[in-house]
Amino acid sequence: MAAPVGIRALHRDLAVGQLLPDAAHDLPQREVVHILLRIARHQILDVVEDRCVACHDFRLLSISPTDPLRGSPARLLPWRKSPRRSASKMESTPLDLKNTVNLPKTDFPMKANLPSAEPKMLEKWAEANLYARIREVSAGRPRYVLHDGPPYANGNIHLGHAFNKTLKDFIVKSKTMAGFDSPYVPGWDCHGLPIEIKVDTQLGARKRDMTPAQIRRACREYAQKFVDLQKKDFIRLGVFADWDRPYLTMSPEYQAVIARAFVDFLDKGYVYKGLKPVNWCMSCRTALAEAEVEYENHSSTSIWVRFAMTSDPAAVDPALGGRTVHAVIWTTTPWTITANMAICYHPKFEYSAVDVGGDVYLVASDLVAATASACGWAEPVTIATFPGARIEGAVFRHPFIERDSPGILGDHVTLEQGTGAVHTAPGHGHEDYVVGIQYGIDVYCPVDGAGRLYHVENAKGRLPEELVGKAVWEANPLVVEILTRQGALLAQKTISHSYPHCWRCRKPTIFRGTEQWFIGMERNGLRERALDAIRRIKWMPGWGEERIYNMIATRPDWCISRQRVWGVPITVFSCDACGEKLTEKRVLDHVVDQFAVHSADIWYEKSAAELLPEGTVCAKCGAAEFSKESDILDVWFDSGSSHLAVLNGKWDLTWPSQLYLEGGDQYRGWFHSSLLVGVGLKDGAPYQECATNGWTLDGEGRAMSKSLGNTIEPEKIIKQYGAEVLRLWVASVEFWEDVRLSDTILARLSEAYRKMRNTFRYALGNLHDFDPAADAVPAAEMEEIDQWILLRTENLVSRCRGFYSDFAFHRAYQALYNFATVDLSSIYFDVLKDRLYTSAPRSSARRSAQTALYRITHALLRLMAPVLTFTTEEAWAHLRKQAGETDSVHLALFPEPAELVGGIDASHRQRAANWDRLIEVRDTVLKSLEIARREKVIGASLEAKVNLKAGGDLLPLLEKYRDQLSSLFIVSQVELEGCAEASVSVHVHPADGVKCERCWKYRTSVGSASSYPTICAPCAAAVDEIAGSPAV
RNA sequence: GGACGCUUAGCUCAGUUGGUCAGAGCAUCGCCCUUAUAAGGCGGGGGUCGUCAGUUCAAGCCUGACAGCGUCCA
Repeated sequence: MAAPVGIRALHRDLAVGQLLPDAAHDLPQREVVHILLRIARHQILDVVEDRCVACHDFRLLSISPTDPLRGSPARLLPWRKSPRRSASKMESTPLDLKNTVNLPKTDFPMKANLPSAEPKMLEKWAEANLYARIREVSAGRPRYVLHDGPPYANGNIHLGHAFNKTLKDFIVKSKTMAGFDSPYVPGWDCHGLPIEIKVDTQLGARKRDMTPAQIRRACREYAQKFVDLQKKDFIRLGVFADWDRPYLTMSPEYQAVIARAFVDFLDKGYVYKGLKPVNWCMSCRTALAEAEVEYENHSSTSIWVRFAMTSDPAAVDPALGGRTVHAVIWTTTPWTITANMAICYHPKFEYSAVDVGGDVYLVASDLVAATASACGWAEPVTIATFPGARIEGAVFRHPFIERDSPGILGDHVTLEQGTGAVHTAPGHGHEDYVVGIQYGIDVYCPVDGAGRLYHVENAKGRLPEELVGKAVWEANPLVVEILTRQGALLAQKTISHSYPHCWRCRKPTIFRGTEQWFIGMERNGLRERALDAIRRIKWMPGWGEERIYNMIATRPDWCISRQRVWGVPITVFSCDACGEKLTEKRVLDHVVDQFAVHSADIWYEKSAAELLPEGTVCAKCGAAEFSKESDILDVWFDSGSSHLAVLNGKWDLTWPSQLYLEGGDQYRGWFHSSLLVGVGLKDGAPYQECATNGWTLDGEGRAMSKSLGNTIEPEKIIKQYGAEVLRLWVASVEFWEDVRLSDTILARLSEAYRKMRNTFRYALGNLHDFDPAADAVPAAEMEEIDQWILLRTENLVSRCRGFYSDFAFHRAYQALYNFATVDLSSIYFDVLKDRLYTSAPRSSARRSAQTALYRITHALLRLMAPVLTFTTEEAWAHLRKQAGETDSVHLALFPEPAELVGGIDASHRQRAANWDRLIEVRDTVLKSLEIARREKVIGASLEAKVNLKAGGDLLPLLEKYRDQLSSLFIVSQVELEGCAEASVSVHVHPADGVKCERCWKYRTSVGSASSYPTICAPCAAAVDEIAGSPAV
């Protein structure tokens, strides 16, 4: 025989493609099986069960790598039985006796096989129309509406989607089971640039010959395809929803709601058309939303330019009287010099006037050195210093355009780079625009949609002809050249910096003043009212309130127009004769009504005359010819209107909703736009509570991203572990924080799943012969430990109901999991085995245990149903129902704490408290047993006789329960002695008597019943009882 | 650069208003069992609560700074 090999050592030594070491043959079979499975789990192997060809008694297991390159199958050869201590030398009756032990029996399989079992369950639910049945049984209960934020109908679902949708499912299911009517209507966001771009590239050259209506049709098909795809994935997660009737922002009814919302905003006076610098992509020829801009590194020519002061320098500082003074600005976009309208200084910074070879330059004192170095000033001499505020009102001359550029003040000026004097072009920068408005400076923008410079009518000063028609990038070197020629260029340097790019074409964008439609934040007090509404919403987590408050408080007016095709048109006409906008609500409503029937495509298919009511004339000039506006609405306006489109009678929903739940990125997105639309049109927020889920990170805490390649696809998790394990992950984390997911975490959760499943299996297996209607024992007559566990369960139920109500799913998960592992598996189930297995089947002792098991299982399954949606349903089917009970756990309500403890009164509660102390003693005993085990006094705990020496108030307690201690400790005998100290000490000895072949306890009574020589007296009695009554 | 967050054992989480608060489960290591059996049980080790500095008789818990990570924005 080979040298003994530790099991762990064997595990370490065993590699795939290698025969098991000989030593393994001396190990108990189960251990080897266990090792193989662990290897299999870690190395992704197929495990094949087989019969041993030699002896048939033992299984021959083979494992083979899923990936054939990793080696040939390992084979486990037959091994011989390891010798064991046995009470009986007789071999005549083991099988007969075994039949008298009430072992668990159930069809609920140990192995879940989730990836293949779940789809079958989904089919069953679909056939049974479960969602509709839930609606039926919930009808009339208090409403709880979670309004679904529409994911964008583009691409496959990623982990973030799965996370969010699963959380929503937890909420809807738990609210439903808590007694609410909680319908859930899913939706999709279908319009917008990303889809239009995808379709653009798919269409390629063909697009040029297509009408907007045709392009829109292609976009619609594209969006629909992804709606269907994503829907399938969401359903696969086990999410219950009205999947047959989702809301789509591109449906005609919804499009009409969007357009009507715009008309309402217009009618209420929120909307204006204004010139404003917006992010502009010259290649796509469109304005871009903030979200459509990505910052990437870009190489730019930065220049230092001087502007001669034409006003009296002495007004700034007497020391400058009579000198030639210049402002010095620094910019990374030379072409914007063409639109320079002012030079901005910080009012509080100190500025220096430095003399450089006779010329005087005004530069922030802290930046003199850097500027001197950049401009090659050898020995700048400071002749005066003064605060920036002194420069306000000074006048400078544009270096090559006949235009003055005043000195102005602004807090946005920084000392990080440049000169402390900011070149200000209100047509090409947001801050420039804001400060320009304060000084009444024109939003001058000599750049067209394609990014080419042109002469603007009535502009002050004329662009140099050589620049006209040039794209801004072409203009850059020309401007540098002109500045050089004028002697205004002090220095230039190429720098690499973060610069906005179009998310579609990846090309650098510019800020460009353009005509756009806006919703004014100050109109009708929109901003103030929105801020007020925020204070009345419950935010989860609480800091969300501060976050969105700051955003709303500081956000600029909402630019709602986009120069694209795939979306809802801005339904405004303009008079061909006088240009007056036609904005009359009655007329526009007439147009919008047509959207509801024909979809907004009709805007592109029909002429203005066809769309307008007959006889429409311009209110200003009376002309009857009109043109349609060509812009469409921002997609955030679409999704922000979802509460108007969905929270209504069509879906039997009500406004406002109780809850919105989305990722934290939606503070600027959907939460934000929904709030503005709600406040603007319905004078209130469309949600009473707003919750956020965190971002999904990898195992190292890095954000999951395609570029990092650290994403985990939900599809892969489902295929490998099942959706249930993914759901368990969602339940296990604090969802409002950023959450991590890795293979390690999944493997651990899958273990946790197995533990819970086996808990159910144990209970179901031991209930196979129990009919709650006929066999239940009144709680008052139950064994005390059974009452104790029911009280523990009662506590669990009330805690978990609270956790669900607080959306603290992770606490529910932890509580349930700990309950399953500690209270049940480790304590109660372990102690119960002897009673369940060896008592006479119909004995009150056994029925008492079964009654408790039944109540616990019945409650646990319902309590876990929102999370373990598939498994609880599967187990529910194996649980015997009583009259009037539902066939689906999802139609049931959460257990009430009182259900568990019906029949248990205050005195029972008091006695149950004794068991908490007894279990503490048990812990002490178990430690002693472990020491004895190490010293080879015992192996199995039933081989032990425990001697307890106790004092204080513990002694009377132990004496009271003297008869039950051995079963609680799972030992064969317990001796009790008093002692002086108020503590307990434990001594472990080999048990008296011999091992009973039936119950495995060591008994001196073994053999006392002559007909059963190998079993103890209680077992003999039980066997007699079984023999005397028909088999169960 | 700004707004808002997060950081307690390898992992997921507990730690009420500062005073047995350094915990649970899993994982790990070791052992037992073979009547939940591709299960089950027991025990051991493991954290100066991100870092530093304050407030206090007393600080994971309060304050400030810093670091790392995250979302949004510039």
